[in-house]
Amino acid sequence: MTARGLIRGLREQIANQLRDDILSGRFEAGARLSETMLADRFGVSRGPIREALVQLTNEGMLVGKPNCGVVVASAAPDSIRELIVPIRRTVETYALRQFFDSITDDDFAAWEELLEQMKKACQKKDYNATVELDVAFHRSLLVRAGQPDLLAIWQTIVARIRMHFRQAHMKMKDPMRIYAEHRAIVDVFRKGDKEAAVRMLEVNIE
Amino acid sequence: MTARGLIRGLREQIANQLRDDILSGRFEAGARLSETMLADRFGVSRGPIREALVQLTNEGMLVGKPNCGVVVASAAPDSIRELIVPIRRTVETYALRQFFDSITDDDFAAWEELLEQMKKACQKKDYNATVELDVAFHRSLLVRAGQPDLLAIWQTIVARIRMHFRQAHMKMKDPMRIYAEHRAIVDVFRKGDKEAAVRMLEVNIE
DNA sequence: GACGTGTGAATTGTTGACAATCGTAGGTGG
DNA sequence: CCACCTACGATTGTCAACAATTCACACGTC
Repeated sequence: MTARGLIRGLREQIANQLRDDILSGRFEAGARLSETMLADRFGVSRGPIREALVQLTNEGMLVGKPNCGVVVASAAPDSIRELIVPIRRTVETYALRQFFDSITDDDFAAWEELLEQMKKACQKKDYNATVELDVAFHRSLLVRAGQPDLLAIWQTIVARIRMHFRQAHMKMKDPMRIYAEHRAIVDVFRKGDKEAAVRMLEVNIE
Repeated sequence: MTARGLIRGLREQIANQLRDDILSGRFEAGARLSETMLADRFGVSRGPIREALVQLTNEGMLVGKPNCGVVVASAAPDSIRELIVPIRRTVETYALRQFFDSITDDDFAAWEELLEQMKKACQKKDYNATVELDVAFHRSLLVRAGQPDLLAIWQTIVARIRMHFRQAHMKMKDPMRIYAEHRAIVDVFRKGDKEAAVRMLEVNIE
């Protein structure tokens, strides 16, 4: 437990916070992130900072240069959506088909929990939270499919377009629609209609 | 310069060597990789080893567990190909279209250099090298397109199926065919026929 | 004024040491 | 014989210090 409330296993915690900061615009694209500054800021040594920076560099959130540290990657251009949407549809519907026939009550309980949190985040217009919950919902499908390859691919994709999630959420006239769409997906899952579920998932991905 | 010939900036070099070892089967799936052992083996401290392991974990080559180190990930199932081939085609042809009209002499020089190395590797039946050169060729297209998003996505995909590249290469009756196919792609680039180039690239991706 | 060179501060990259955690082996009790 | 507990060695996670590199600024020369 550090002075900043972080516990052992710092890398992931630091990476998560930095990712949040980048997505929230607290670090601009092109901004240089200094290990020394971050170590001061998190109240830890540079070792775990470096590891977190490696992770975020691999996610594409940062761009590294030997001996010169890392800068915040520029936002993915909008044109990338035309590419990523079909890829996401391919990957996520594939995952859904893998496990649809073995959905359990535990699965539904987990989704209901996510939906409850999503509803609250929508009510509060907390867009960082709605993004993370939207991502978490879709991630749960990949995790449930139980294929690490798919999950790795999907995570890379989503890391690159998180900013787009956020922009899309903020543009919605009624943020409750985020919740409603995912509510509807889970409801179709309950009906056991796989093809309807696949179609609804595809509609959600855009 | 370490005793093992490594120079400063160890992470990438170590990651590259470990990746090669994993792909060559020198570490079995499920095998635990100990930082201490690797540090001894490479003749360096554990710091850069840890960073390399973070990188390879993000690539999906390794699976980490807090406080317990990392194990070698199991090979991607063959069924993943049916998913990855279309994704690769989507990504790589998109990239090719982005830069095709601005191909330079420097581009051709780089590809000729790759092809020369590929030819030699084929003659020597050095399948690790043919895989890396095949990957390098395709990677060059992504790099040339100048979109970090695409490159990150592509790298994640390819990291997961490198073993498949290797198996495919080893199955070829004549390894020179690897060279010949890529030779033909570059030749079509020289003719400036974009659509033919896209089609030939798609045929190569399988 | 423009260009080149040198210097020093800040930072990155690596190392070795210390703290914390885990897994295994052995001992004890029921 | 089995279950539980404890101890210890090996390893992971983190820290602070040292070495190497980069960049910005100041100064000198043309």
